[in-house]
Amino acid sequence: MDTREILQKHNLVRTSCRQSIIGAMLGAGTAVSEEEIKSKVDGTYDRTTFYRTFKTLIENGIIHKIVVDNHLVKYALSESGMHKSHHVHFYCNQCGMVKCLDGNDIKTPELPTGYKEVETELIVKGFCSHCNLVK
Amino acid sequence: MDTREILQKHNLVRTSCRQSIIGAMLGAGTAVSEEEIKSKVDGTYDRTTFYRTFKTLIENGIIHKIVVDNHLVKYALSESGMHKSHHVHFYCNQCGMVKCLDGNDIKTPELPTGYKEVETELIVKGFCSHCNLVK
DNA sequence: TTACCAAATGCAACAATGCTGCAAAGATAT
DNA sequence: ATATCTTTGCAGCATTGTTGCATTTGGTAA
Repeated sequence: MDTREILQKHNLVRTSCRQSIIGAMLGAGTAVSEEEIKSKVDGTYDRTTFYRTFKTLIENGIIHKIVVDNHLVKYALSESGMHKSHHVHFYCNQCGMVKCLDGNDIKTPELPTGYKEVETELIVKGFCSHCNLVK
Repeated sequence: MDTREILQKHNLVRTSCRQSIIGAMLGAGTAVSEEEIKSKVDGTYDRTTFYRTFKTLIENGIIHKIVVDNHLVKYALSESGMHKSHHVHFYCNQCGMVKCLDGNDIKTPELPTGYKEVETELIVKGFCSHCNLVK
């Protein structure tokens, strides 16, 4: 599935900014930061445009945002279609890499009486295979 | 355990700002935001002082910070002593309440080969008992 | 192809969270 | 009471994110 198809499927105007951003994320295997996307993109876009583009892509379920420790923000392509209720990510304490994990086999805690769970976000922090060796 | 004891135990200078903040948190049953603490505190303190005080209290394991959706920041008293590797919180989508939950019975996902887990943060979003009825 | 309209972009301004350096004020030990 | 070390307030700055408005661009209909 390429950039054009993705935008078409969601009835989004095929602008150069959107194409560049999705293109940059298709190439990356892990979640990427705004800076990393900027460096992968040819043209130069306004900061506002970036944020609005991210917002649009998130609202359409094309990408999702991952925030680690309140100030590290990364974006990753969402798996097509299905709405997931468990969002699971790994963060490497050493190199800062963020990776989406499968959330099917996690178990969430008992909630107090009357509480209702809608969705969950789990961040596992630790060391990735590379940093685990180098450490 | 009162404010004075808590600060003494950690060899922290007993300043009015620290006492006020801890006092405000001892009173609250849930996690509180900077604004909520400000409104509970008599004196008026500089924003920087607040942040530095939070930082000090966090470093000493007295409180911890919870961030929901990148921009809602709340603080809660930590249970005394023990270092926990699973941090679990509940966030109410309707009233914004944040509550610490017990993380003993959660299960974290399988990690890719070579990865090592150090700690995890889980946020369960949904509706608290009150909002679940009103909804 | 051209003209048009809705959508997207760039710019300026602003808000919230957070940090740092430095001088003034406060706490603690003697 | 004084000396010393810590904390506080202030000013300034950085990052992430938002909004309003004028301009440009993309898609479409003539």
